[in-house]
Amino acid sequence: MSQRGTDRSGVGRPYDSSSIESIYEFARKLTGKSLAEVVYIPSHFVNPRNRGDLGSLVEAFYFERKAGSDIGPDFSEAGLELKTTGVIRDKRGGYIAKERLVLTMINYQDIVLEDWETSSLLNKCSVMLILFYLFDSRIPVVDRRFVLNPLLYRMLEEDIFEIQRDWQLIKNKVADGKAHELSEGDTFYLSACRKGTGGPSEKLRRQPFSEVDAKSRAFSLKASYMTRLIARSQSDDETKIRLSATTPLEEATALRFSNFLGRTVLDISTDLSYFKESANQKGFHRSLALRMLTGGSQLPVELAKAGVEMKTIRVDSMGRAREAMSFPTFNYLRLINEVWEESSFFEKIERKFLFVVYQTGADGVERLWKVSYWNMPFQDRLEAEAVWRATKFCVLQKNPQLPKSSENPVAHVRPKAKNALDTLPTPHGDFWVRSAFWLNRTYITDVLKAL
DNA sequence: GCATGATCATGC
DNA sequence: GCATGATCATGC
Repeated sequence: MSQRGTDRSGVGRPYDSSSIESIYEFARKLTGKSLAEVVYIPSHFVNPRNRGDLGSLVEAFYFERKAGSDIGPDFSEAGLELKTTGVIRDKRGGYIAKERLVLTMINYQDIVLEDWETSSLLNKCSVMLILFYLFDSRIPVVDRRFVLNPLLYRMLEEDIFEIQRDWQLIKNKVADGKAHELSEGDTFYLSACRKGTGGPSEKLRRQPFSEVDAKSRAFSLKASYMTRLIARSQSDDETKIRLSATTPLEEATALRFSNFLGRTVLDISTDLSYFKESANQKGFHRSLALRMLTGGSQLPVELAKAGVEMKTIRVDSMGRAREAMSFPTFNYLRLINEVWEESSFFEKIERKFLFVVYQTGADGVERLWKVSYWNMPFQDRLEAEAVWRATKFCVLQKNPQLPKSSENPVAHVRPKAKNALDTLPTPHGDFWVRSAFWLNRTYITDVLKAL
């Protein structure tokens, strides 16, 4: 075990340094920002030539960690190595790796004695938190923006076969007394890249099985490999909220929102650089919630898989819902042929809901109030069923007086259309305005009170 | 003040 | 082009 990070002053840190999830969530707050925007960096740490090790600065000033030895991962308690690396834009506007990701120096004397499983490479880099900043040589490193969500990379889970082979090949070459012949082209994903002073002043290193000195090298993940990781993190992973398959979804969800609970909408909006563009941007609070949850605009893949119905609810200072909750419009012709348990309304209210609740306080300021999963109790589903049956009856009887919210504690039916001319056919040959099932405003209020 | 009617912005 | 989630608007 390495003994770095022995500073016990971490008690007041805004994250738990023994938890990968907590470190990840904290790192995520950097997304969209530069280091200097988030913490004060004394000017003598800012290299005038726009060079320097951004990773060390992030570790010291953002994570408030002292840099220690090079043995073992940066966050030894969590077994997590922190990396920062540059990305640039390709012709299509996507992101690609600017260069290889250097992992750790290759010690020619030691590697020949190591096994893969206990290697110094795995010890240090088996789990890495990689932060991607947009490279621009004109900008000081502390002002470069972290443009992507951090990536949690687990070496043992990804491409392990190739990477272990690559490691073995490098080891074998050293064991054959050919450290001086190492080349990046020897391997596929993991390579032995040049590291250290180049040119005439370079100090070469001894190797164990040859008298020929070799250039110093480090393990690295090739730039092409990094570009693939970036591409992947841009697609599916962008909307993932879990780092580990065994984290309960409730926990992962709560963790994502924990940064924002109790804060004002304006504050959150500023933090996420996402602003309401027009006064009647009806989806704003939902979009904001999705950004808090995933950073993007899509429902997290895990919640999508679970069929979770995310709903934003806005309440007044008394905790009363401002509006009823709508569901998709229904088709009159289809409704009369449905049975309740196969109806689209049933299918919706059977789901697990994720409520994201904003409250406007007595001071008139709106804040993220609470976030909670919920599903409709059985008794209430019976009420919803009654409304559905009454609706079906009305359609069959050609009675356009569809169930009102005053007639049932849980649900009602109401228009939901482009305008009054936006109609659908009924079995009697006439056309009624397109309508939907809604959960009553008062019902939503009661549900929230019981959460 | 609330229920009900009527949209509207958004994203696929 | 259209369904959907969300909100606006009106009238009792």
